[in-house]
Amino acid sequence: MPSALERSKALFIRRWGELSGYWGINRTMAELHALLYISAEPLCTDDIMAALQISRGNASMNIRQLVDWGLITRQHRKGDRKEYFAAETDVWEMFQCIVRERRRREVEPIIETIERCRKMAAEELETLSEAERQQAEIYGRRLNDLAEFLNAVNALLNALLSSGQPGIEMLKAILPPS
Amino acid sequence: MPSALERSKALFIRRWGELSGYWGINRTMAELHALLYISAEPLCTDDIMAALQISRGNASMNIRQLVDWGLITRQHRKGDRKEYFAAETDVWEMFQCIVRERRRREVEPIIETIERCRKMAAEELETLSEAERQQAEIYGRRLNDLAEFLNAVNALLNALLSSGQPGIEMLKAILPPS
DNA sequence: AAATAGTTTCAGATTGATCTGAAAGTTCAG
DNA sequence: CTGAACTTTCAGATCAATCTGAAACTATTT
Repeated sequence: MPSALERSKALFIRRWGELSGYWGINRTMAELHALLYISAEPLCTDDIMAALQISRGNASMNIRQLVDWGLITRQHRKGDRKEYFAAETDVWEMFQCIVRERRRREVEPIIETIERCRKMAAEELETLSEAERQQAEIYGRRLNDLAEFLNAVNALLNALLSSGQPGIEMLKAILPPS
Repeated sequence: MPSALERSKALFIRRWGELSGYWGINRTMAELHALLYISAEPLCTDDIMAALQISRGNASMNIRQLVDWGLITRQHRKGDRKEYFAAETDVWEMFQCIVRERRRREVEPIIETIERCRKMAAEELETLSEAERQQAEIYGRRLNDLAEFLNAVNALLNALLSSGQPGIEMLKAILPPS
């Protein structure tokens, strides 16, 4: 029978994994991250395979991705050829890694696409009938609204990312003086 | 050969759909939303099926979900038994719908789980060895940090959601006076 | 109350994402 | 250079999410 501590950790890992679906990352990657985040010591690949019951290949792939995101780092020990992995434990740093990656994958591409769509729709406008031209006008306005909003979001994210180390304090500062 | 306008719309819909993976919603739901967002007129189920090349069942399911999220609304026309659907076109309202739903699905459950994990880990502490107790201490600290951060995020989201109609202006106000 | 127009549901099919495990690759010590 | 220790890759297997389509259901008209 596992201890309450073990069960608590398992629950945390499972839940973090379940939420992964909403984050555009896969379950195993999220579980792996949770495992390292709550681990007192860096773990090696075999530790991870045993803890999450996954294959070596799967572990390797997901470790690599987490390293790419900047959420975990490789570590070495003197006189040991194995690699060990440790998670970033500063929550604010973690958050920045995630924001940076998601902005790159989501916000920027859609802004870029909207720009392309606007250019494309502007072509051939003169060849359209009156009714079609009205439709095009509405379409253009919708794209515009969205682009304006996304640019504001993007600027906000930039501000968050470049705000050095004020960390959680900055977030709190934004809040209404409750 | 479709007009530039058609191609532009198709591109926008496709791209919005591709990004859905990062949003925890499925591709069709995102495409359906994009289609309605850029449409000048409300569309009926058959229009949607034709535009996206999907089955009636699929259309029905995804329409329902979008209605649940509050991103589209049902509309009726005098002397017509069909239902028509229109997207919320105010970008700020749209954003609020999404934030509300995602907070409910992601932020709140993980905060709740962390609380449970903390309670669970606190049990049986006295039965642990010295080494284990140190591990438990670190684990508790990590959960703490995360909970603190998530509570700040949650409060920020609440502020955004309850901020009435200042809309994009508020977002901009947060930004550094560039 | 029967016919018609439209909507919803859900079992099974399809598709796409993820995982495995063995082979290939890499690094290092001797 | 060779072997040992470890890591990465990737073709095929597995699994989960999504989609289809036909039947069941609901609402409206005559």
